[in-house]
Amino acid sequence: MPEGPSLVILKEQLKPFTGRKVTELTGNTTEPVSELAGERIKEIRTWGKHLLICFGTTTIRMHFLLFGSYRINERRESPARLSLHLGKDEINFYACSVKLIQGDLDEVYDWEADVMSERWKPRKATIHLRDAPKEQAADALLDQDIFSGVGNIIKNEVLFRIRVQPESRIGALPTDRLSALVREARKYSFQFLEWKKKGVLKKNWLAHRKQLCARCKIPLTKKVTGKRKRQSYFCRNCQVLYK
DNA sequence: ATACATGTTGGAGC
DNA sequence: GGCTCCAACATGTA
Repeated sequence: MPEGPSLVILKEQLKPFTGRKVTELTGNTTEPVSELAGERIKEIRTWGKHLLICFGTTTIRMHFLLFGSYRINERRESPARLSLHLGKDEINFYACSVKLIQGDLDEVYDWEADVMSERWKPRKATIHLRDAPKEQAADALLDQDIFSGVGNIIKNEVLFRIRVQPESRIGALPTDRLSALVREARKYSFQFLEWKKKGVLKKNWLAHRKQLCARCKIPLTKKVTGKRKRQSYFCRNCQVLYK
């Protein structure tokens, strides 16, 4: 569930509830969500991996972390973290992080950093990257302040596609690889969205959790990389290490 | 079936 | 202050 494109799908699913009154809020969240009872959903937005359910001045921010899930007009066995009751409809969230945000979201979020946003600004990402020359490429792609919405799958697939080894230093990348990294982060995220909608995401993975390189067929290397300590899958033959 | 994993946060320790 | 490490959270999949 967690990466940016999946949140876009969820946003689309929740859009029909815009304008609806939330009659009751229940669940085991410790946030004081019941104060929102009686308010109408003004807008459903996302920022990277954040789902934003906007009311008047308050917004519910949901983050699905690793195990979060949701059901619309259905329930799971486990207790809901948050349930929004809208008359006879209900939206249930499980095992996710809930936070209430007060005030203007523009003060909280840099929309230009969200790879799924129409306001995504590749030049801004490039500028951020130039400020972090010692960062490993794998870490940079997972930086939510630069590539909001990019997760470990997108990271591995992007690096495979642009033929850059995950431990490459940003400052050592040739200009065309740096721009390819920024461009592909967005391009593959939208490809992810299309494949996810069609239910064919996994079968289109070229590197993530794969055994063999999709190009040269040699065994892929699986290695925990970078300060973020996430699993990388890469081809030691076709992906270049820039040091 | 045991371990790992689409992720983040807060606190400890240095 | 800033960095890294660790635990915690809680569930589907291999």
